[in-house]
Formats: sequence, C-alpha cells, structure tokens
Amino acid sequence: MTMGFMSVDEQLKILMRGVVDLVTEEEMRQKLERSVKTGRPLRVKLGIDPTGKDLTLGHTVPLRKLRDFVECGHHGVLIIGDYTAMVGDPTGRNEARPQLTHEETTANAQRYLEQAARVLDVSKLEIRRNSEWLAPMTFADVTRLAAQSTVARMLEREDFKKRYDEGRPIYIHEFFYPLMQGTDSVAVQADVELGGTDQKFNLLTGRDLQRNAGQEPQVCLMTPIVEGLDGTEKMSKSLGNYIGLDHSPDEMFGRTMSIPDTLIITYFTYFTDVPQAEIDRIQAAMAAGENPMEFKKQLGRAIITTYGGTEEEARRAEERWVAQFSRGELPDDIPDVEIPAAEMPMQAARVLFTAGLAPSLSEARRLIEQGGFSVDGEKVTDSRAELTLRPGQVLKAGKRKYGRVVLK
RNA sequence: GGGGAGAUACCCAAGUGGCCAAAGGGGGCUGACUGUAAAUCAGUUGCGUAACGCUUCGGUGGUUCGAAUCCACCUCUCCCCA
Repeated sequence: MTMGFMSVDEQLKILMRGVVDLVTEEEMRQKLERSVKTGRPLRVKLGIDPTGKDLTLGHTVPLRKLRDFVECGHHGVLIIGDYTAMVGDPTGRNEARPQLTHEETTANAQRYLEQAARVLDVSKLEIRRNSEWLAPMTFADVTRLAAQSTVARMLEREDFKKRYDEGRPIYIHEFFYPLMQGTDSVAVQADVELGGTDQKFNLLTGRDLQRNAGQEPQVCLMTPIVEGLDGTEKMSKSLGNYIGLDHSPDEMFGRTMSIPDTLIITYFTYFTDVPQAEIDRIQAAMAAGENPMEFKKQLGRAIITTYGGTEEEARRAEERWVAQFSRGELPDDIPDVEIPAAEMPMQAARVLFTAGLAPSLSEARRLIEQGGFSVDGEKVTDSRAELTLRPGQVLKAGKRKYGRVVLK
C-alpha cells in the first residue's frame, strides 16, 4: 500500500494533536518521511496491562492516538501485557502492586479488548501478548537483560527515587518492569511507542534496549494524564473519580456534570472528537461569561456519543438529568427495596439499613440525624422514629440514593 | 552476619499504664449555599444501644485491678556496619 499516505506535514498535524512530550521530534519526522517514501507503514506500539476489569476515559487517550496513526495508514500493534501485569507496573505507585495470576489477566484482557473496540477498530490491529516472548526467557536471558541497566539509572525514576529517599521498600522485581516493557519494543520492532507522560521512563528504556539489539530506537510519543472528576488526582478506578467505558449513558452524563468547570476544555480535547474549532469557540464563550453548565451538558452528550452511545441516548440522558437534578423530580429507575411486612412499625435507622441504603445501623442513624433521609419527600430526622411504610413509597438517602418500598 | 529504628483507624500522623473508640491533617459522607461545578460554612466519619456496652492500635502469649502504651517470642519494613 504505497498510495494513501498523506504528506508528512498533514500527518504530523493529526498525529501531534494532544501530544505533550515527544522523543524526538526530529526522529519522528525522519521516520514519517521514510515511510512516505518507501510506502512502508510505521509500526506503532501501545501496551496495556490487563490489571483491572474496565477501561476509563483516561485509558482511551493513548488509544485514540493509536487510532490516529492507524487512520494515517500506519500499523498499530497493541500489546496485551499479560506477563507484565503479573509483575505490576510500579509507575506512580507508592508501593508494589499485587501480582496477578495468569487467569485474572487473561479474563481482564478479554474485557479490555471489547471496550477498546469502542474507541478504534481492533480488527485492524496486530494484537500480541507479551507472554509470547517473555514467558520463554530463561534466567540467563533475564540476567543479560538486567545487565543492560543500572541501579543508579533506575533510581533516576521519580517514583523509585521518592520511595528510596523515604525509606520505603522497592523490590528487585519492580526494576524488571521497564526492562520487560522495553523488551516488548524489541520483540515487535516498534518504530513508535505511545503512552502517558507517566510512562516516559519505561518508553525510554525501550529505546536503550532497541539500540543494544541493533534496532533503530523507537520514537516515544506521550499523551497527558488527565485529571479525574475531582479535578486534582489522575483519573483512576481505585480513586473512583472516573468515567468508565462500561458506564451507562445516564452515569456518563451525571459524572460529567460533576467535574469542575476548569476541566471542561480538557475533557473536550482529550475525550471527544469535537473539532478543535468548536472547542475554541466554547472556550471563548466561557471566557466571555456564558454559563459553563451549558457547555458541560454539551460535553456530557459528546462523551456519550463518542464512546458508542447514540444521539438519542445522549439526549435522553440529559433530559433525565435535568428532570432529576435541576427540577428535583424523582429518577425514573428507582430500584425496589424489600422490607419484611411483619416487622412493620420499624425504626427509621433500621429501615435504611434493611433497604440496603446504609452499610450499617450506625451509619444509617448518622445519615438520618444529619437530615439525609426522607420518605416520599418528607424528611425524617429522628433515627428512632417508628415508621409504618406502605408499598410504593420512595425512600431517599443522601444526595442520590433511592429505593422504592416493596413489602414482603 | 552484627548493630539500631519502626509497624496506630481509608491515607498521613499524635499518643508511651487508667481522663483513649484513640489529638491533628487529608480524604469520604451529610446539611446550608449553588449549576449534583468550584469556593465557603456547619456537622459527621469502628459496631450495636434508651442510658450504655462491645470489638479495635502488625501477630501470639504474658505482667497488671487496668495495656495502643510494660515484657517475651514471631512476622514485616527501613537505616548503619560487613
């Protein structure tokens, strides 16, 4: 396929959008030029570790960049880090990650791929598991690999250095992680590797190993780590401050509406396909004093449609959100909660607990006494009040937990 | 191999025999204010209760009327020396 390549400059325009760090720009240009000249697509690598079950929008940033490369006619190589996941990437961690079993990583990888399919056409990718070349390595192989780096070099890494300085443990196997990832680059002969800025050290290690293996070093292209819903921490599942690809449209919309205003433009830029010109217009409008909430709603819809939702679903998600939170109406999908009819005059705190709206009686009591409990919109503030509930009544606990009474 | 330091609730971190269910900060939750934004203010943050009780301070035993606090052993981590 020699035809179809855009000019180097056209490609760069697309490929560099949203890239915050690049090693090196000169090499990137050279590789693209050679590619156009010879008609040989670049091999662009992105590794994902199947450590959890679900992808967040944060994961999609480099994934979308991979899509950009594929759309420019290049060859995408997606590495499923089934073997590295067992070691656990220490990046950004203050302590060692738990090591996963092979069964866990296999199951996770399957789910990852299903979700990645919402971002790009995975059938066009070369998908490889790094156990393919890492698992057969002998101790002698590993030793030769380890001999290609030094402790001092490893300690240049911010997170290792920090832990070292603070006297916290660093296990030897954690040093293997960047070496393993770099070995992936050698194995697939990557021309370019994508990753978040937190991956810089790992990506650079790939260059070293490739050079030692007699290959031309890969270009490292980094996308930003986008903040989560709280606006400060990076988006992650463990912190709960994320929007997930498996979230329902309603959930995506609601979560989007809870981000700080300062994140609106960032989210548009990295999580949606909204054209730059439109994003610029929005930014200008907000600067001119227009209510950011309207743009946040637009963002919510855009996120839904970008990740597989229909326009109709997006519109309905917004409608339901407005009804529930702007007009204070009840949501239309209140789950039933079963209360034993025989215990009917029941203490308020016990009702909340029994309904599963509070994790313990103590917590239920607290919630009630703080004014966070109501029955059919009527506040109950005495945790010991004896309630006689009727079927169909709506319990509300806190800001957003609801339950419809079913007696049994 | 030798010597020293340390392990406290979701996280950080006080506390060295009773006044400790355990200071303070962060985070979380609730309420007020709002645009389920930010900021701010107030309350709350082991479990079960009416009072009050019960189980928690790495693990296991022990000393004591009484232990997060003292002793022994164990597990784990860090530092210095080799």
